[in-house]
Amino acid sequence: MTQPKPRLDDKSGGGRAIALIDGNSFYCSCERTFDPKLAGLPVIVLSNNDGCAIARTAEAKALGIKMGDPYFKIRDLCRAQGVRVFSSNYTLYGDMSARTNAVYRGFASAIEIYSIDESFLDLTDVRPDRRVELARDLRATVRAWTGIPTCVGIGPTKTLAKLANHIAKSIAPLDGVCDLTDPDAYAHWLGRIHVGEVWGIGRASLAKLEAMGVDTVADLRDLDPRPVRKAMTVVGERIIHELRGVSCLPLGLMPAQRKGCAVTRSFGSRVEDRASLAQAVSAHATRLGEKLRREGLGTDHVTVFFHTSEHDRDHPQRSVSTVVTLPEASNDSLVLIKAALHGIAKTWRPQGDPPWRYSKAGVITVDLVPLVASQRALIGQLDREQGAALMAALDACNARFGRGAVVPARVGLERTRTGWSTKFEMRTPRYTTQIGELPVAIA
DNA sequence: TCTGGGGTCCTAGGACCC
DNA sequence: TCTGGGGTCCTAGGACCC
Repeated sequence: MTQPKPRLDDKSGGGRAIALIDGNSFYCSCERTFDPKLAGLPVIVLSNNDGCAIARTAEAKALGIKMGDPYFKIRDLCRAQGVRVFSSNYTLYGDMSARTNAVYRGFASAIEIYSIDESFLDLTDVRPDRRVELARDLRATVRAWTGIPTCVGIGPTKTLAKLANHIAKSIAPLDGVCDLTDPDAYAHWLGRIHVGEVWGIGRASLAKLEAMGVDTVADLRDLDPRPVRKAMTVVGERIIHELRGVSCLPLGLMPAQRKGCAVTRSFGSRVEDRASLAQAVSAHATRLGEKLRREGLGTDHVTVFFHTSEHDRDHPQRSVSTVVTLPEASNDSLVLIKAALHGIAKTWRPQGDPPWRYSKAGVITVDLVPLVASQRALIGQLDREQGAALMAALDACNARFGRGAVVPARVGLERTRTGWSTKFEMRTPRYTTQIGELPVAIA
């Protein structure tokens, strides 16, 4: 990656303008889109396995519910305060995300989809005095077409756009838009925002910066980059340049090829028997195969892991992680399942008394490679072709009838009874992607 | 006392993000 | 009873090589 040479005297940003738009309490807003009665009520969405709160509306935040709060600790509060609680419905959120991005594309020459609820828009060709107006129009359009409320931050660099977005979200009179390409706004806000809000400053860096006497974003911007690089690596130095308006993080218009892929889940309840563990990792390996096939990638090493929970203080702890090498790179679910089961076979230990109570398992790959048939050995070609045809048929069935309609026998049909499968006890319908779950309107 | 001097590659672990 | 999942990037240090 070539980076522009930082010019430290350049505080204007040279005319570049990047917007960061994100959905407010995105998952909660998706739920609200399909149930207008949720408007004005506290709403939270839980992580996988109904474990923790990962999205909260303003009303829920006002009740003191924190990001990552375990649900079992706030359940009574939620009942008492009438908080509406949902399991996560990633199928719905993914589809709503695609809809918001379709709207964004109508407003900007180029966009980078950064996460499920955030995108960067290139507004460089929008006149400086028209940017806020455009942002307001964008917000209104997204709201009208998808139901999702958003905030927009604009800045000469990505880091400043992120910061502007934070300001837009937290300062009510700004009405959801903040433009730090405006020199007055830039001069006004940086000295008033805590340095911990800067993108890329986490707990560890914050502690170091506070020890250096840094309090506001402006304090960090005005630091000598060299000692900061010593303490926080090149990442810290880059942040300083970005805060000065010198771009170090280019817009990534093309989605990069992923480097690794993982499928990991906590069990719905603790697992002590080998059969359940084998079934769980088989299901994870199946899902891994689906993800890899969708992107034309393969792998020749699979890491299989399982472990007990550190929260089970009164029980023995065990953590296992083992790498299984495949004969050649593959994305065939049956090959991946075989590898995962081999990983279990290598590492399983008979239970004693007290037993190990396993809480989570998964399969992980790194070093993904594009899977191109012509580059592969002729030996085994027939097996591979048959395997590929089988996987294509399986993917087609699952695309048509819903994921899990057809699964390898090893994954089993009794998943809900065996206790390992993930809990989603409060999940809403997949309104936009399953014909049988369409919302019903009565006129 | 002095003990060669670079390179590259890989891995583990830290930090951070949503 | 009950505590998420999936990524990226960076660095230090060891192995190995000539």
